[in-house]
Amino acid sequence: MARKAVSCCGTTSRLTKKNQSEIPQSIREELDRTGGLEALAQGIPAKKDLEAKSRIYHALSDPLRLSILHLLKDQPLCVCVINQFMQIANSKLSYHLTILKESDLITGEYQGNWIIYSLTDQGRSLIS
Amino acid sequence: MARKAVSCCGTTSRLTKKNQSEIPQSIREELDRTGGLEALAQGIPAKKDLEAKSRIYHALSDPLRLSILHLLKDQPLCVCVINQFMQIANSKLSYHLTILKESDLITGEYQGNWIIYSLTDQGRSLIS
DNA sequence: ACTTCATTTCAAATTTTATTGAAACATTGT
DNA sequence: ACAATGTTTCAATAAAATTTGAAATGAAGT
Repeated sequence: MARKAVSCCGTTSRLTKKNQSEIPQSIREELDRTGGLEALAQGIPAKKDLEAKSRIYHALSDPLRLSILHLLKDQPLCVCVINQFMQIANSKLSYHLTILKESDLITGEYQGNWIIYSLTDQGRSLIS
Repeated sequence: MARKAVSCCGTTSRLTKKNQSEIPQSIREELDRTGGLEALAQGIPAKKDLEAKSRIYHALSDPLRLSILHLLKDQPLCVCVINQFMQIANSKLSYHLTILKESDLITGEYQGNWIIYSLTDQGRSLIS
């Protein structure tokens, strides 16, 4: 059967390709009511903001890293103590600490021989 | 120079390996006050819970997926409309929709020829 | 300056996640 | 039953994140 209608008779031909809309009625009506596609687009944050947010979510998307955040909930800790819980290679722990640090969820500073990590305000606000 | 002290004289020899504690004083004191390592461990949620949470964060850890959630904020939408914003291959969009669906952030059901996606309660609660 | 200890950095190997295009599937109308 | 449209699934590839062990770094004491 013809996929492309023969252009022929009236402007309202029921055989024209776009006779069947690409958007379901219910959706289109709702969109018209709320301001159309343009209004919808307004609701999406800027790319930059989305990227920033997704970076933070990525930092939170690992059980190991979530554990670390929970450990730091009540007091700062040195890497050595954190590692007593994690039981993983130093370099591995360090890798995850770096990710949390770069996402500004924790901060660490030397205190004598040790580096003491603690939650940032942002980090604290994000562990429910 | 000798790394392992010759076991020799008094019990309080300042040369024994463990003379210098592995945990900094300040940390140890704080820990003692709050209940030690054991109490700390209590604060970490069960592995299962951490994994569940990290799965959700992973779903949120992508700008494309965050955009989709924002698009659905005000009304359900068919894939076709979502795609008008995303401008990506259908299969790519579908992949990300699947991830959001499996994380229970959105839900979709056929309505005529189209699949209409909408936010779940959880999905809604997570887009700030 | 040298040693020791705690921690990080690096490069390579491994694993996971994302992208792509083609083929398959679901729904509706003919 | 068949064709059309919207969407998903699949297998292959590409890209990104993670793990590993060795080597490097920083701080403090000798």
